[in-house]
Amino acid sequence: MRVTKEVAAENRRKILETATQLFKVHGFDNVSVADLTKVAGFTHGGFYNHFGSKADLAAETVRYAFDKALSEISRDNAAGDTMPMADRLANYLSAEHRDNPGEGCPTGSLPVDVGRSVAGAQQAYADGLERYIELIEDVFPASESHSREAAIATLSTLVGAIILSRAVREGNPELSDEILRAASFRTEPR
Amino acid sequence: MRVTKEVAAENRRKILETATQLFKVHGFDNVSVADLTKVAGFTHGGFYNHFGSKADLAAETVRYAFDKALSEISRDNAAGDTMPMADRLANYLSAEHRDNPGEGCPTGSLPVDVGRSVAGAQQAYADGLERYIELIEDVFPASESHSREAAIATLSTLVGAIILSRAVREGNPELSDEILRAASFRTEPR
DNA sequence: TGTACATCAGTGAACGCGCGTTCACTGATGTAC
DNA sequence: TGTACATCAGTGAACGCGCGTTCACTGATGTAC
Repeated sequence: MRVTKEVAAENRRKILETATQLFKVHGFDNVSVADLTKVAGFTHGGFYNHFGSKADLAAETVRYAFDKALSEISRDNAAGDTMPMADRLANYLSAEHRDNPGEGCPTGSLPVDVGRSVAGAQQAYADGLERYIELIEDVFPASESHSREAAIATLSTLVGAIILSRAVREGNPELSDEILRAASFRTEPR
Repeated sequence: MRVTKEVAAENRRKILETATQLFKVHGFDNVSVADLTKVAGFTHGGFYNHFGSKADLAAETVRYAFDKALSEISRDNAAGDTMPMADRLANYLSAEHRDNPGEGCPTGSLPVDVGRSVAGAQQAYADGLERYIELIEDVFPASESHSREAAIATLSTLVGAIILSRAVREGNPELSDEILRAASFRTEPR
């Protein structure tokens, strides 16, 4: 049965929101359209009223995930309680972030899936990453001479550390914690 | 038709070798048993004479991939023409390595797939990563005070950079190169 | 060393299953008058 | 504002397809005598 335009738009948003979480945890390939729509609260048939294909959804989800993550940071900043860069890094490299990729940053949970996906998803990821770099660059200590280069290097360390810590979490929990600590030390603003 | 034990062992190795390459490029989920055995030169039915399941193969492949990569480095070292650490890092962060994950290091191409795979694969990855850390630690400048921590941080930067550079390669080629350069600068032995 | 038979690596058809996607249908919404 | 009809978001059965895995079969290898 037909629903109002507002409800339809909200339902579409629900699918994107659900996809954002599930894709970050399980990857594109391990989440089916049926899974996704069920968790979002619908049946799978209606999915194609909102998205042309699963691949289209993947691309839109990457864009949505970055927009969401970046707007949360902007909102925090605007609220006046600007979190110091050091705290943001500590958050990124926390056990809590490692253990909850679904709630976390897309930078570390989507890049490999994106690399194997459609051009739209790759473009969305590249655009999102660029915005992250600019954000880190802005808040980086002004003393840093090559701030963009430093921002990129820091982001690489963050992403590598969170991915490695997740990969060895079950096989070697001590090493997993050690990775987060080593990266925290390395990325401390100097 | 039956083949000699030697040929059978060699065929098994061929499957592992093929899996190593294909899994690093496409991920576990995007390579089917039929693909794999075909590329290796067989039909899919015989696969189960060598491996209990595709998941078992994934675990064994991770171990095989690390053994291969690490033994190549040891061989180079033993041959006397020990490559300086700086050159190894430059190799890792080269456009060539970025563009050929199938021939490259498992550290950067398998961690996300491993994290979503079976315990055996996760254990194999954790063990392999530990060996990499020890290797980097050994060749790191002795002046470095916390050499293990430094090795882990360096490895995180390397893995993050190669993954990010691959993710944005099509969407933003300039950024992809920039990431490799920034990480090279950051990981230069000090 | 030669013979007879058991073993088993490799083949290719077949299996059940879950996937992405399609489609006829429903009924409330949106719109034209 | 009220009525008649077209639209279309959501439903759930059905589709073709490729997947991992199984199995009866083949015939060369390995082994017992």
